[in-house]
Amino acid sequence: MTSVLAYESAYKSACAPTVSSKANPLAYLARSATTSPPPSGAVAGTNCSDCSLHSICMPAHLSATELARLDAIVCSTRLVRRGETLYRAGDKFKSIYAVRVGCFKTVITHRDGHEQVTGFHIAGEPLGLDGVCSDEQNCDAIALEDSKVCVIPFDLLEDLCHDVKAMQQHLHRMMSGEIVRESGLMMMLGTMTAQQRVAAFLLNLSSRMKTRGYSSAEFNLRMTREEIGSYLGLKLETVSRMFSKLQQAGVIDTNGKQVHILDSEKLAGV
Amino acid sequence: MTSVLAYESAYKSACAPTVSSKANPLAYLARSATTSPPPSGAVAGTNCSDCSLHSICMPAHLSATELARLDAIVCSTRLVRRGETLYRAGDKFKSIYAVRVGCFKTVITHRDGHEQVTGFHIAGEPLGLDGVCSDEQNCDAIALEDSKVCVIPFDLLEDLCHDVKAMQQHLHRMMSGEIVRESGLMMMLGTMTAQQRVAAFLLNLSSRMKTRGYSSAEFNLRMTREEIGSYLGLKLETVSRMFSKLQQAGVIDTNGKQVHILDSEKLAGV
DNA sequence: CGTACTCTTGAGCAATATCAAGGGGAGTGG
DNA sequence: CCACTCCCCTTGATATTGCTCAAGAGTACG
Repeated sequence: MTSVLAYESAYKSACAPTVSSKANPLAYLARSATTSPPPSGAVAGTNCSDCSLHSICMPAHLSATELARLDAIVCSTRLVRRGETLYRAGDKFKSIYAVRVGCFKTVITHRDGHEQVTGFHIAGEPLGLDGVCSDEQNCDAIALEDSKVCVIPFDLLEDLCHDVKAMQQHLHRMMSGEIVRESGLMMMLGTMTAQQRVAAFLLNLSSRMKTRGYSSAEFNLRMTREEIGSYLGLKLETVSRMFSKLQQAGVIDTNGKQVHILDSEKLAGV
Repeated sequence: MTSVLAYESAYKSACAPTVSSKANPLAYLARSATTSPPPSGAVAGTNCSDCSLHSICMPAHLSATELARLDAIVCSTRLVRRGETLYRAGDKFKSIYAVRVGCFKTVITHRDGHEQVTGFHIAGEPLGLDGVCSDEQNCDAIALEDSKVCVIPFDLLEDLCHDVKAMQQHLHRMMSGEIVRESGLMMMLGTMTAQQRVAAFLLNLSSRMKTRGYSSAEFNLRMTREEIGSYLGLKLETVSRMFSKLQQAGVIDTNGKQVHILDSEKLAGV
């Protein structure tokens, strides 16, 4: 049996250990994005320097000056309510995003109306990198719960990358990481059984939750069985059956969207 | 039925219209790569400025000075014989590559020895972009026929990107394009039937051949049925059956590795 | 000219999709 | 606060697709 850990290890996203709950809720009021450098001195709660999720937006060690420049670029945040879209396929590509609070799915819609989920993005993860190549977004990004993102105008980011080599390398790593993540998923879709896919999905989510400082054993799914199925190349009934099967085997404990991983070793060995 | 054209259109790789056959075969003798800028005045046949495949390595309009700098970076080519590896998973990541002549497959090998083909790369296409994120290669790149690649040291490329904005944007587009290409493949693996996958594979290859100036209707496959199957998430017998089925339907005409697309409309509508 | 690889085709089987029915929970309006 | 409705989830029965096992023919290369 193919170990699902191969897929697991393919996702090397850097995330912050904890999510700050002290962020000012009024900070939701997005400041308008501008293509000219905004005034420095960002509003408390929306700047990068004290953001708990900074490790996704910036390389490890930046000088105070460089940090201030990043703050100046990431000048707005945006609130997206559950079910609303952050962007749609075909939208002009201007910015990439970092999920600050909440959870998104990205969906490709075919001409025949058929939809496929291409990814789930939780707090601390990048969004929109696929738009760079064609000047327009390739998929819809839809919030699975009330969420907040940082808006990073891509042209300004490229300018910053020009001046700060560490930033340039970080961006390249983020993009390359996205390529590796997807090739891991391809492997999964190409070679794994339904049970292995569901197991790999849960383990992947588990490790991402852990990186954020949450329990890796117990969490709530924000997506439906249908969305999971679309992502994994399975029908919703099959996903449901696999959940039941893993539960009967004593590997996990599920109750609707609540998931408790009882034996991650066994889950990885499915 | 899902149209395979969605996958087709997802691949937006920029390729050159023709392949120069007048390149000096002796140019295969690779000059050693160096991390310090080599002397300018590159050997005829190995520099970028007169390479027919330049559109993959460089943005549309570069000044003579900028072109010279690119020539200076892409200082070596490498010959890889059929069956040999260009790089292996785990190798230290130093360079990206551009296929100049020939054809490669990229393969991920699992710990259990199971292999999966993650992509085929023909002349004019980039190779190795997935290594950026982790400082080491994530897959093996194996030549399917005697091939030649340009070696592009990534640190030098990043330096050039620093100075030439158009180059930076081009690199970002290449990487993002790789992300989009893979999400198209994911869609294929997740939603298409065996017949649709094979049809999409042929159409994709056809369009890439056309972009290179070859016939889009008739070409030789460099890969085996097993490699195609691995790439498409199918068994080799299934691939073979689908070829036969498409032939019976009068959509294609195959004889082993030789393929003739008789009705691309119908192929896309499968 | 032989050997090893590759491709084709058939028969039976296992995994997953499809069709169908019913239960449970969250949000909404009375 | 309760009842209603809509979604979402679960489970069963059946259909279909693609896989496995097997045999034999074609093809490339030393």
